[in-house]
Amino acid sequence: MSVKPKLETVAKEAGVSVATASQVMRGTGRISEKTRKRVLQTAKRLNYVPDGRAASMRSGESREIGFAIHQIANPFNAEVISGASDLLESEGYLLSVLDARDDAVRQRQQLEAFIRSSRAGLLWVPAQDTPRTTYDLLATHSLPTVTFLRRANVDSIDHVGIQNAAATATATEHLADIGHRHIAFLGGTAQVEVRNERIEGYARVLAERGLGAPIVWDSEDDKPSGMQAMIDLRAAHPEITAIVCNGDMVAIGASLALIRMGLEPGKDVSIVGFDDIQDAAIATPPLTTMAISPYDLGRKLARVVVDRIKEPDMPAALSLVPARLVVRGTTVPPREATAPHPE
Amino acid sequence: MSVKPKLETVAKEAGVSVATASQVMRGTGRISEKTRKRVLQTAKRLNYVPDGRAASMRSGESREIGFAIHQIANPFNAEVISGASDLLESEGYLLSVLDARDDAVRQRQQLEAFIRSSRAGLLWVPAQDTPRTTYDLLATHSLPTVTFLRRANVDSIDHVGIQNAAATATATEHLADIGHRHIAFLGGTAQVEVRNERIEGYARVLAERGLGAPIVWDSEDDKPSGMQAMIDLRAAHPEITAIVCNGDMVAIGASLALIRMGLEPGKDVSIVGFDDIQDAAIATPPLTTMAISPYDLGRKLARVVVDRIKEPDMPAALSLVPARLVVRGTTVPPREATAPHPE
DNA sequence: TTAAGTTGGTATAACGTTATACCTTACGTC
DNA sequence: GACGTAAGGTATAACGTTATACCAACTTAA
Repeated sequence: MSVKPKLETVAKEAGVSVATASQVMRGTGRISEKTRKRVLQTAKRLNYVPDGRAASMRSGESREIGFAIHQIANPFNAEVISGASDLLESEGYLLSVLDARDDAVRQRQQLEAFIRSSRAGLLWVPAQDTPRTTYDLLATHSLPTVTFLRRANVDSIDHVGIQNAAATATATEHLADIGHRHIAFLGGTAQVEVRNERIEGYARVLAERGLGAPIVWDSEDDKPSGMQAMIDLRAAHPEITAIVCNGDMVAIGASLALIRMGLEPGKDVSIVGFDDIQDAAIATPPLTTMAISPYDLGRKLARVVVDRIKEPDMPAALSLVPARLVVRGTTVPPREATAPHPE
Repeated sequence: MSVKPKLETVAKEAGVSVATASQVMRGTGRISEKTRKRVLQTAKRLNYVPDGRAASMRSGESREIGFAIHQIANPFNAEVISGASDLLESEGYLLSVLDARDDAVRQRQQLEAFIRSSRAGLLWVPAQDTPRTTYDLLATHSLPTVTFLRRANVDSIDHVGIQNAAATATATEHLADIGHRHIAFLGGTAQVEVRNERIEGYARVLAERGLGAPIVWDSEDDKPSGMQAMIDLRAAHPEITAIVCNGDMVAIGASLALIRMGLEPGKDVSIVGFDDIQDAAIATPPLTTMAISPYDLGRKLARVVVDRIKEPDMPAALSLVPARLVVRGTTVPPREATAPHPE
């Protein structure tokens, strides 16, 4: 009760060898029912918990998965974690999450920490400017790894992501279909791959429909930043009647800003968000958005890493899940719109 | 480059003994500058990362802290994690987070997992019905542990929490001061300690001011639940003109519900939230709330566990941080209020 | 010239498991 | 009564580090 027991203690108390006790604990080998009971009871009585370090070192196995994600505080990410955590638990793994902050140096340290503690696998949102050496590190240690959202610039790594270009294309088409002619893209900051893909889908539809040059405006992914960005964007481009957003937080921020400015989201400026976070449905007005189920995405992600651990030699898989347009209250035809017509 | 290197490989390549290589890697012992450089370069060239399991097992030390929290997806919790993570990083520790879901069985498994992997310390929000055996488990393994928010029913464990009763008392006084006579408490579900404390502060002020019996209404801690609860509460007690909430999510939900019902939050029913999450300031109307800085709370929590690891024999500390009343737009005198007067 | 450091290293035994090979004893079979 | 085999267990060597004790070769001091 008072000192941390090891297997040796349990074995001695139960009157068997350490090897036998070990076999009982793990349910392997041929052990009589009588001995089994006795060992298990002693273990329970002493509050014995096996030392995972020793076990893992000897057996070469581990039941811990690491997830290095750039921002736990983002509700979308939090749901992803929840989904991944659930699936992994049902497969007997444990997920531990690290808050990585989109910083390549910090990220490197955290990946090293995962390697040091010999995780069975890794879920990972690569930082924007991940250097090649980081990929080399992972390759050297042959750690089953799945990238999430941001694709590694290495083909040999499994990836789970979103059909970004297709999603923003859908969003832009929706806005064009209901009559908008001046559509901007709002959100994200640097030229990261995800954002580029989203801008690409948006710009492609603009080009296809002859709606002029793309207008892209930066913003951090939270509501206050979205508010400020909306104000600035409108000052710079008053002709805009619709915006496609890089995320729901920004979109809701933009919507709030319009209200503060005495305008009506939807009627004055239509807005399409991205993600469909919980707030989207209950915002005023409810947000039209490209919906993804972050929980399911998390499960998918976990599924991929579990498969990879089981079959290390399968070719790397690329899973891109589609987003679904959910029309709510922030997209309506522009005030001056005639009947919606192409060109 | 292709196979996972161990210290032995590095030592052999650098032409030194394993012991020497080990000393170089950790900066201990007396090693000449020349050898040091040589070993470090070889290590870097081979992408060597020490095996933390072996190191920790031999040295008896660990640089990993575990955090078992009931709901990562809650923005307040997410900020706490962020603060704890930052402080621990600056002290050379790594924080890994587990999504525990307020389930005693699941919690037990997760704590065992932390013990198995020999974390240096534990941050922990105990589940509602944590059995005594779980405390025994922790005591047996003498794992430096700090409870957060919910206090363990054991005095020997460090605790970091919030001055709950004082906070809701302040909130209730504020509402009474501006003239409210029918004040309800909304949010939380079971009789957990935190909620009981909050109800106690609320009820105490009601009694002191002769404002009748407490009215307590349940709700899950998210916006949709808050909306529904507000609707139900108002149907059951139409006389109520003010509510003290168990959390901002519920408070914002309640506020949204009032708007849907054609009422005006603040004017028709005053609302005080709890936490001051990011959304509180930008909600319409902005939410009056009892503010706590979750980030600082996280730092505090981490500080306590680090101190405990350094000084295992100090008496257990109880740190309760105060909440601060932030008056925004959801608290105004009731419509029919005469001049605010006591009794 | 010798005793007493100092410098720079090495050999070896742990840490707590698990995998493997091996050893009894009992029992049935021809 | 010799032999095969099954049941139930044990002894022992890893796994990759680090702590400890030790050693050889110089340097310094008296």
